[in-house]
Amino acid sequence: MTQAPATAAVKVAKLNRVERNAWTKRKIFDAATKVVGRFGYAEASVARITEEAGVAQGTFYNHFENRQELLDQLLPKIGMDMVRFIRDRTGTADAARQEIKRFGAFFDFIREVPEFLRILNEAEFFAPIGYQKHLDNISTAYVRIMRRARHAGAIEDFSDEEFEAIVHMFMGARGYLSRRYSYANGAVTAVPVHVISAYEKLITRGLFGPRNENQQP
Amino acid sequence: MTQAPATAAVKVAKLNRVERNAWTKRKIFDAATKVVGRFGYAEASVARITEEAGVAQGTFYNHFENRQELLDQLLPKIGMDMVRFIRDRTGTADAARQEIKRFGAFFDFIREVPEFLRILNEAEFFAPIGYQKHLDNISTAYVRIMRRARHAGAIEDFSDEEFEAIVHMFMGARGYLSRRYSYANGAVTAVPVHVISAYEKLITRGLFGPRNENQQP
Amino acid sequence: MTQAPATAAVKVAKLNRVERNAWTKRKIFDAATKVVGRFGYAEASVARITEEAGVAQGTFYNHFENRQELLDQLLPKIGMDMVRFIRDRTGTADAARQEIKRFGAFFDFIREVPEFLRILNEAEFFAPIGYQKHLDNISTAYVRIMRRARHAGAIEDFSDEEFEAIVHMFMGARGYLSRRYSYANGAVTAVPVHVISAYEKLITRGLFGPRNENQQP
Amino acid sequence: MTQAPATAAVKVAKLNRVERNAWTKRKIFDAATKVVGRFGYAEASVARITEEAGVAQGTFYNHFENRQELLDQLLPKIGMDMVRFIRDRTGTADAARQEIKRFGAFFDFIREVPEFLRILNEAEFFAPIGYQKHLDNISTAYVRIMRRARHAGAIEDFSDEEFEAIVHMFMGARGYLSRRYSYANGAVTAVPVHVISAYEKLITRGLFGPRNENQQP
DNA sequence: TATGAATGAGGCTTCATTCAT
DNA sequence: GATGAATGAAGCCTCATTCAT
Repeated sequence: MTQAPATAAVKVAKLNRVERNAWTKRKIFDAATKVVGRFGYAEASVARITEEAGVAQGTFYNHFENRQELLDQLLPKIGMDMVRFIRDRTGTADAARQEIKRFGAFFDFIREVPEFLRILNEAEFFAPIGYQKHLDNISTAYVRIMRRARHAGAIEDFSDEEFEAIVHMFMGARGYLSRRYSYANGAVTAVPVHVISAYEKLITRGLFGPRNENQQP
Repeated sequence: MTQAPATAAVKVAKLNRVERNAWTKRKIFDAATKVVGRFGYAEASVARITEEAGVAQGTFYNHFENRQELLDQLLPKIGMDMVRFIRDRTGTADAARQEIKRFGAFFDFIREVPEFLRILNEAEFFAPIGYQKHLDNISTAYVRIMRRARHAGAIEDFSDEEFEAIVHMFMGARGYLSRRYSYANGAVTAVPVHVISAYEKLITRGLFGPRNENQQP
Repeated sequence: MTQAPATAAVKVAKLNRVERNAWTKRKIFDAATKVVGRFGYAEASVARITEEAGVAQGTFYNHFENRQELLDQLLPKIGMDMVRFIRDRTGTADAARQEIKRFGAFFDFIREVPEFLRILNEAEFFAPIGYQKHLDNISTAYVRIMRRARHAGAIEDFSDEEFEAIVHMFMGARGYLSRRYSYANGAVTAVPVHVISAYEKLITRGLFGPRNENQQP
Repeated sequence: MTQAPATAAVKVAKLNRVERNAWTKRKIFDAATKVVGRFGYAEASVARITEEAGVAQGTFYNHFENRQELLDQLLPKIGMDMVRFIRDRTGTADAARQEIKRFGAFFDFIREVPEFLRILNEAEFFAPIGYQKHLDNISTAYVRIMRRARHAGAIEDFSDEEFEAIVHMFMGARGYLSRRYSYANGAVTAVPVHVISAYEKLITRGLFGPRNENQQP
């Protein structure tokens, strides 16, 4: 989805210098995506990446300062693909229903881009800069959505700071669930319905539901 | 808390062969806990661990098959310490209140055993076997608690499978929150109150609250 | 002094092909002088030199066979600048006084062209061909001076071969002294007076002084 | 001379752990001496040194922190061998004669330990720490000798500071001469007599000779 | 002639593991 | 059981040089 990978058949012969340059960088980037998705960051040596890309090891350093720089670009890039993907299928229903849609779309995206899961999960330790960038991207967008829902009356009683915490909980929850349920023996599979339903209940009542009567002040 | 470290003053001279053996193994284990807590799994080389333990590198392999085996034992061990710690301060209030207590106790434990955070967070990628073991330990215990709450009428409308999903969401949320809020510049700090309050609202309404009226069938 | 660097404002637009060619070569040469002077031969990569010169790496090989060829041209070129510089301020005093002047002028030159010191000192190992060329240039000129002094009666009792040895001693002494005294914390500074006076005594007595009476036959 | 190289036939089997350790370190050290002597510091890669020593590359790092550390030990070590060598053949003649002896012994040492020349000459740029250490060793000892000669009345009219400068001139002169005359096509040869005689005249008159009458005040 | 991406050999260093003492 | 030196594979990166445009 999102973009045709650089490795698709392309008339290479026709490219000028600038294009060839971009094309090579793209080859390396795509190769890294594949390699990290398959083996994890730790096993994503420059040798492996360049071999997958079909270029010499030295070529790598014409396009990236060092190995880490590339690794740190991986997640933000794919993360933005994900944001677009989810946005495209959120629809216009009420806020609660939209959030459920988003939750589902997240898991759909994982199936579309199976590399994403590892790239996301391991990033915290192997690509911390990219991870932080991604987190900022996501949580900013997410908090904005929540504030709109609050403004529209769909959410009561949560402050902005609490939104931020909630967003982190959601991201954490998704991560855990995806790891637990989506990795069936290597391949990525659909998330069971009971996971969706559990999330739905928790969210609709907990976030979008009415203020709890018997809650202490 | 939990257990006196092996490095406490002990009459080494008086130990018999079996005890000396256990004592050495314990020294290595404790050293690994410290090293991983401070530097992470990736930097926890056998050389560093044995140096911290004050034994020779070769000694390591008299007690552990290989490096990975030790790393995989770290989390399950400390994880059980955590379970005990949390259980001890859960109290006997109503189910919802207990869950809030547990949430708080989790963050208290992190402050008591600062190594825990890294050992837990990185385990998924550096000690996957130990991580799985830990997850099983925790989720089993957690689901049992929820089932009891349901049986006592505090939770309605969640199936066993949904409980398992909920538990993963909780664990994921805690993990994210701890990473986001507990690591202030290296030291481990308290979690802000708005995080607690957001969690409380989400849980009490979402999990322990009444069935939502206007929810679709 | 010596020559205007190529980077001075020049009407590039007006140059014909031959001139443009020479101009580019000169830019590279000057850049190499700067780079070697600042970082030493070892750090003077083609990439660094061409960057300093503001041309592409490939351009380098249109003007020099390879990196070494350029490096080997550096010292002989600046060395000749030095010879002219020293000759210009030697004056017409008696031979001994002239030699002292030369000694001082050497250190003056170092201050005028601060790159010279590194280019000279490291050349022996990084640009041996250029070094040899420089040595030949210098010692030929120097020996000629001595022979003239002997012919004028200012020096007694030294053969031509001994002159050559003496010249090498002088060059070695200057090199050592310049390294020891001229490089004060990075910048090039003046040589202390006691160095000058020591040299003066050694030379005036040893070389230009009378034959020693109590010397064995 | 000096010490039997580690590679001499030795009953390796009989060595205990400590001795084996020292023996291995010595093998590496000696190999480095040979390699640097033959190819220079720049070509003295760890791979080459360990191959020459007959050990694995990793072994190197059990004995030296890194490549540079070893390189910086080379010169001071051999330099001290040289000092002993020269001292042993200086004799008890008068100060001037002793200095001539020292000059000759220096060149004898070069013939005994042909690696010395390159190790010394290149050290300034490739092993600056070792070079400085060596310089300090030598000049301290040398200045002490001169002060004794002055005290004994053999030298007049030189201050301590001037001695230091003189010593540097001597060292520089020897270096230059050795490079010029001792390296005949790769092999190390004897220094021609005219070099010795030139030095002798310069020194006996310049340093040990009487105060020059017609010298300006 | 100028360009600058591509190449690939080679350098230094780390580290889990083995094994003789 | 304890020791710690030895091993060698593997990783990251640099850089002179080539060559198609």
